[in-house]
Amino acid sequence: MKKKTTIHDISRALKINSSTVSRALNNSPRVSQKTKDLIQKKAAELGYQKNILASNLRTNKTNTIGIIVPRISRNFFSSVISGIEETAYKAGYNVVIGQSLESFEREQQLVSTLLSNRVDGLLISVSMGTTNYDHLHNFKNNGGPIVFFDRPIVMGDTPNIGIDDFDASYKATEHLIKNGCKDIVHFSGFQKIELYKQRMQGYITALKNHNIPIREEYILESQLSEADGIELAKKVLSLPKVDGIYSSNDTAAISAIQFFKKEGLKIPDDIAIVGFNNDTISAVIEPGLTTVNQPDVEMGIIASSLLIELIKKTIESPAEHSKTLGTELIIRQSSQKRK
Amino acid sequence: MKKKTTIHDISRALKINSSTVSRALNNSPRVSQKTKDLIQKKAAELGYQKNILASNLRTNKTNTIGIIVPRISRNFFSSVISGIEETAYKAGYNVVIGQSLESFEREQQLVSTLLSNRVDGLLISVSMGTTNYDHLHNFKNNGGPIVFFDRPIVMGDTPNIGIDDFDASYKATEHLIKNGCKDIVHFSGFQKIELYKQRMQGYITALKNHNIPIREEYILESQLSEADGIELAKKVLSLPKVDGIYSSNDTAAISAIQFFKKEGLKIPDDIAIVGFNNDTISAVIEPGLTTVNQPDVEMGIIASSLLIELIKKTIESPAEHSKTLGTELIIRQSSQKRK
DNA sequence: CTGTTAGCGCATTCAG
DNA sequence: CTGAATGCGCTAACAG
Repeated sequence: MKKKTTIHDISRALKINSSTVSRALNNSPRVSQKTKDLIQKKAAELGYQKNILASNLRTNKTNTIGIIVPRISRNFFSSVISGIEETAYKAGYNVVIGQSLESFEREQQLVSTLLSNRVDGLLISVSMGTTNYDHLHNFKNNGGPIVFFDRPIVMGDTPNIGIDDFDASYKATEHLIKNGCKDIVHFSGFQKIELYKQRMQGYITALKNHNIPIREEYILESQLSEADGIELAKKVLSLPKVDGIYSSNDTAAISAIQFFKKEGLKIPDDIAIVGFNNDTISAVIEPGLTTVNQPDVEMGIIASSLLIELIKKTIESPAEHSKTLGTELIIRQSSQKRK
Repeated sequence: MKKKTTIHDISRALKINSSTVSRALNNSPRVSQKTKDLIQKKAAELGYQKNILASNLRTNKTNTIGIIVPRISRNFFSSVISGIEETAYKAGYNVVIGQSLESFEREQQLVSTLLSNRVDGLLISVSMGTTNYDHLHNFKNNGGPIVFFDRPIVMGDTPNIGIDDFDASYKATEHLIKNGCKDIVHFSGFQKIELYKQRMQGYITALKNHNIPIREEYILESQLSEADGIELAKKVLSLPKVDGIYSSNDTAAISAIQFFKKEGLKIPDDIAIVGFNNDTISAVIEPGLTTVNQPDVEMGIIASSLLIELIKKTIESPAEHSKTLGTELIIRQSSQKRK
């Protein structure tokens, strides 16, 4: 590992002061083109590479934005990340990714190290285990701006980028009803999470508006684990009659469907699932399944653009910049009316 | 964003020299416990947080290791990453992840920014598009140690952590033969990649050893894309007789299976697939499928431990530390003999 | 065991 | 437009 060339090496070789060299290499307008050319040529010749560590220390910025997601292997999140990366790279930012694995401790840990590493801003979809937001307040106070995505959080004027879960859920449930379903199970998630509350409400409201009674046994709450999915599947089988499932809980739903298959059981003819607008779903599901398509890459792009604007302070009131993205129902194959 | 407290603030408050403060906070053995306690108490009181940027500049280390994978959404890689993260965190290292998306340019870019950001070492599974290793040589010369994983590369004494692809492939093919298959298709990958060459050889050798003729039409090479998988599926259907498929190309295989299903076609009764020891496979595959289980999390742990040892220079000859991990066939459900 | 001194490499004052 | 001087916050020599 040979010694790196610094601006002083260039400075010495050219007998130009190092500050001018620094300015030239940062393309400052206050250096003549002539000397700029000279310096850039010499820099290339000596194989100069800026020491970002020093630069960061000096400016107290890192040109890096932090991303925290529950789990990168979830297709939705890796798509969002792609969107974020594209936008960030174009704007000259690097990106560092952390996964909370739905653990609060781990999320706190991650936020703390991102803070220590002076990322300029944070994009986060909070973990299910998160019970308070002290770590995020701390980041905002000592670090930089935050933008929430996918899982909306109310925290002062911090912006949220997400979908209208109530609306998507309502549409999904209504789709089943319009196809003749009456006994519709809802796979739900942890009710402390706003997103699942909203989805639940969408389901309930759709039933109400169509004069279908709401039955508690048909609302199955579970965590995002595979084991949970199997439990759900068993519960479904124990119910008197089920002609549709509306799931707002991807992981559990996949697992449940697998269980149905493995047992050689017939899966209800029409299922709507929120969130599977990706490869995984088409692998898992039967033809005839309907899904709610939520914009993933787009969500990343929007969240990331917004964060960068906030970092650069080119916008004023962040709260106004929360955004709700549209969703649409995707019918994988023509689903015929029942009954 | 209020001003951060530095070691000098503590120094002043306690009338202890700042270098002693620094030592105390780094838990140096050369400071008495008494003053350590004093300093730590004060630090907590003032809400001190070390400025890692400054520390990094001074030590010219970042306690961070870089990971480059083709794509984080591929289940195999996200599992490897989990393994890496666990090990790294335990050893006090942070981790930054980049995805090359199988693009050479992008990989070069990533290596370059990781180098600029002075990561202490690099774990990489090279992209399929990678045509030379100049960027990696450069990293080794100016950055730090490298450990390859999953996709073996011959580059001086740089260690490789992977599986024995030939052996795994041989076992998989032989498994089909022993179950009565004679007309076995091989889904292969880009033959410039050592891994796919090895797997191809395993397939060929198994056939030879069992006196089954090798037919070129039964060897189907493709890239790792979904469209490719559909092509493969069509080719399979055009062959006179197929009673088994051995795939060493996950992505294409999933896609092909989906195509078979969608068309309502029967999937050959027994299929062996390399690499699907994860959630995805059980979602996609039919009961009766056999897979080669390759250790993913374990691979991450081993690669990461090795890299950290190399960074700390606690081992001498890296070349000797390449490692080949064992694989095993997993039969998802008892597959009955055919014919 | 603790203090003194001196930078790491860069970017930003302030002069001129 | 360019130069001189200063320090970001920390750690590593080298003393004592």
